[in-house]
Amino acid sequence: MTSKSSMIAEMIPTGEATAILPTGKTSPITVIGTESIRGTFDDLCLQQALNSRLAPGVTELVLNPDAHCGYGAPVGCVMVSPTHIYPGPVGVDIKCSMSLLQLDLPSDAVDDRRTRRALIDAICERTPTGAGKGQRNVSKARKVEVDLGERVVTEGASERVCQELGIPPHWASRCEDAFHGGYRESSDGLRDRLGRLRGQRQLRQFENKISQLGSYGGGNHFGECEVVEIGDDDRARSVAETFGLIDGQVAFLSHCGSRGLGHQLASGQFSSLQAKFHQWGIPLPGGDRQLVYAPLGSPEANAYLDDMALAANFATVNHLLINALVLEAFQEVIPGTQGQLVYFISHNIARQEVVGNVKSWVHRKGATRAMPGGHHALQGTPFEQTGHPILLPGNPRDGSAVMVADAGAEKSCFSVNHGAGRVLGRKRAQRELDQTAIDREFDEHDILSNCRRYPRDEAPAAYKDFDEVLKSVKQAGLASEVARLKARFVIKDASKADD
DNA sequence: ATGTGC
Repeated sequence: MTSKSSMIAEMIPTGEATAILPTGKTSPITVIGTESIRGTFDDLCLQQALNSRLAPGVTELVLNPDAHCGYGAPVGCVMVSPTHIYPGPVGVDIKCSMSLLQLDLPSDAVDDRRTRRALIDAICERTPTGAGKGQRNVSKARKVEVDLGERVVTEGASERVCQELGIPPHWASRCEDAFHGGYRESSDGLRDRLGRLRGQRQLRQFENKISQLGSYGGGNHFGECEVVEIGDDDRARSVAETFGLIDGQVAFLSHCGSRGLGHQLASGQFSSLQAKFHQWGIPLPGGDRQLVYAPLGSPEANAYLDDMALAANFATVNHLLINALVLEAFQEVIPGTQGQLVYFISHNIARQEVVGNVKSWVHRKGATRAMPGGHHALQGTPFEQTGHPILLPGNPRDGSAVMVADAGAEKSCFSVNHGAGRVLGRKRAQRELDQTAIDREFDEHDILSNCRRYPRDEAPAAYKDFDEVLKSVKQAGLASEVARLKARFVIKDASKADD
């Protein structure tokens, strides 16, 4: 163990800093952050970074500028292992992701507040918010029965699944991974796993979980209507064209994950692995039971990867269905509206990638994949020349960002942050932030919301300075900004705010 | 994050 101050002292001010661990010079942590951002990492967050770096089989650890305390590993880190899989550094919301839908509407189409109110109502009718909330008012064609639900979680965004749910099948080509997190060719193994889970009653109320397809959930999940502002340089304009972004037009940004299903599968994996560690008497990394792991090739690792894939498939189809429903809502309010998916990309997933020359599992926990043009893994995708879109939520007041990776991203294992990152804990934000000031700020920026009062623990002031976070990424040479997204209205779970 | 928590 080392103190926060000695660890910080080793960091290089430009961002690509290295912290030396007590084990010696061979175990660096890569820290991305300007000086002021590095001041936002508290002791527990740094301790979690140390524990994760020192855990068995871990070869790389990157701490991102949006990092804060997480489950075993910090939210906002990348952890690499060629030999072990770690459920904690994937997180409890498996394949929590961002998606962006570009609409063919000029920004003035959403200037009128009544139009925006109508859009909020039409979207909320189709995509409920809140824990436990599932679909409502769904047309019979979109009602997801159990047999279709089984195909959703075992096939992901297959052509057949997309067709049956009214999702344009070509949107699958705009997904970081359209199925399984890309780790298993066939769905048969997943069908076996699903059957076993349900047979052993380890996956309860599957019908209920499946009914949550097309819903946002709560917490920091949201849907947000945006106006696209493409950066004022040639590269931004050219990359934006490949991404399908249109300057001055309306877009819709969504943040959600695998809902109750992912939560249930992740929790089940934590408890079964913790029981095995206890039974076998294996030491926990850093003494933290949230850092349980399984060696690759073991039955435990395979079971985890199967469950991760089931949840990942749910999250993928959930996002695509939400985007289809949002487009339908726009078409109801503004007939003739067309929309194209820009991209769907996760920030809570483990993927198999080559790091250095070693095939490894890259755990991104609150971190976004960032592969630049020319990266071998992008061959055959629409983004092999430019690099893929990176979707980063900021906050409604300051906007969100679309970025593209640069060559420097290799030093962060081809990853960037996943947003602004919390600076105030939820309870502290609830206690300290002023509701009237928050609501006034939204009024001043003419941002509408479905919430009568915006949740205080989700207010912009509860998060780090987004510009400083982006500056950290740019200064370290990881990625460049392509566009800013400026909020016009926000859809969030209001149940905790209406007190 | 969550069939929501001090």
